[in-house]
Amino acid sequence: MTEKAILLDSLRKAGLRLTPQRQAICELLAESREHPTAAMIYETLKPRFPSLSLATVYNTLEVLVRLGAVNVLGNAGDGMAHYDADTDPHINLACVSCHKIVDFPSQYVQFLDEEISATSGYRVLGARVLYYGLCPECQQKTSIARKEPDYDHRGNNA
Amino acid sequence: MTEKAILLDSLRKAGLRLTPQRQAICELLAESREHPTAAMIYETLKPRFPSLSLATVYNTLEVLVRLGAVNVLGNAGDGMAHYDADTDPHINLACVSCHKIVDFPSQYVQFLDEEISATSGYRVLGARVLYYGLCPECQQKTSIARKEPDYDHRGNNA
DNA sequence: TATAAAATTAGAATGATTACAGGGAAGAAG
DNA sequence: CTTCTTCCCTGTAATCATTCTAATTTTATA
Repeated sequence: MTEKAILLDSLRKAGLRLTPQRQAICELLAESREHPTAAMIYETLKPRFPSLSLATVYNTLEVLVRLGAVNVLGNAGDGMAHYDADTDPHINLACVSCHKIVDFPSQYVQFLDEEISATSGYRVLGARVLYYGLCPECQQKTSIARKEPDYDHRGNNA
Repeated sequence: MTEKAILLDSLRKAGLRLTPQRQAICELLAESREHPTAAMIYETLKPRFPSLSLATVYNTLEVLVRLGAVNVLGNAGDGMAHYDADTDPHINLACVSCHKIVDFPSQYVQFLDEEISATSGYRVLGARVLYYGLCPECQQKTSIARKEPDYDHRGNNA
């Protein structure tokens, strides 16, 4: 089952309607490796859905998060929440300077997941495994330019 | 070295002044197992420092995060960023219903940390290892009351 | 004590996210 | 194909955690 199909299916199973907007948002989430923000999704889809509202994007994301189909990574130094439709155990590496987020696979996360589900007593809905720091490129840039990496705490944050 | 001493030391090493406010914030962060928000820190310290400003709390937290002495966990469903002065590898379990965050020790996080530092090429400044879901108590509550768990995405988030 | 640099403070500004209200579309049933 | 019900979308207003700013106070140093 493709990632998109998984997202659509979780909506269907929850008895929610598969509107064109929701389908487009799911598709974008599934196919993007960008860990998009609500604003990025909105801007990307706006040409195809001129009447699209930011509120719809937020609503859909909220639903998907609540269903456990999408994880909220929180802000990556840009004051906006990033979303990840890949709920397989993996790590996200965020650069606090250029705000990019990349995936980093590790077998240990798999074990972690199983350990928590098995022994914590929590009903796990999602995870936020995010390491933040300076990516290789920005380490070079900042060591040359002596520019401070910026980091804010919104989010919110979060 | 106590956790408080570690925090104060990282300020000192960075050439920053150890003002009474900063010392109090460090002490609270070090001794609390609550993963406090800026607002919680402010409220707790206000009686002892009647002139304390929220801006000071945010400034100090920002400095400590930038120095890698404190991690930002992001919001736990309450729209505010939570902070964690325990930078030893461990997992945070957040309940999206009661907004409490508890620690969960696991040897795998240790391995994870080492793997990332060794092979990712990133200069790691901090981590946000947060699983969210329903804690045992809230699972009971919600299964009785059928009350939806709430979760928002602010960020900020986080 | 005088001086300069760094911190603190109060309050205003910012901006991502949420709440709200009215209008539309989708499905069920006849 | 209509009606009914329910859910969804949209635009806008409101919220509120966080950041910014300018002025004042504290600190370190000599």
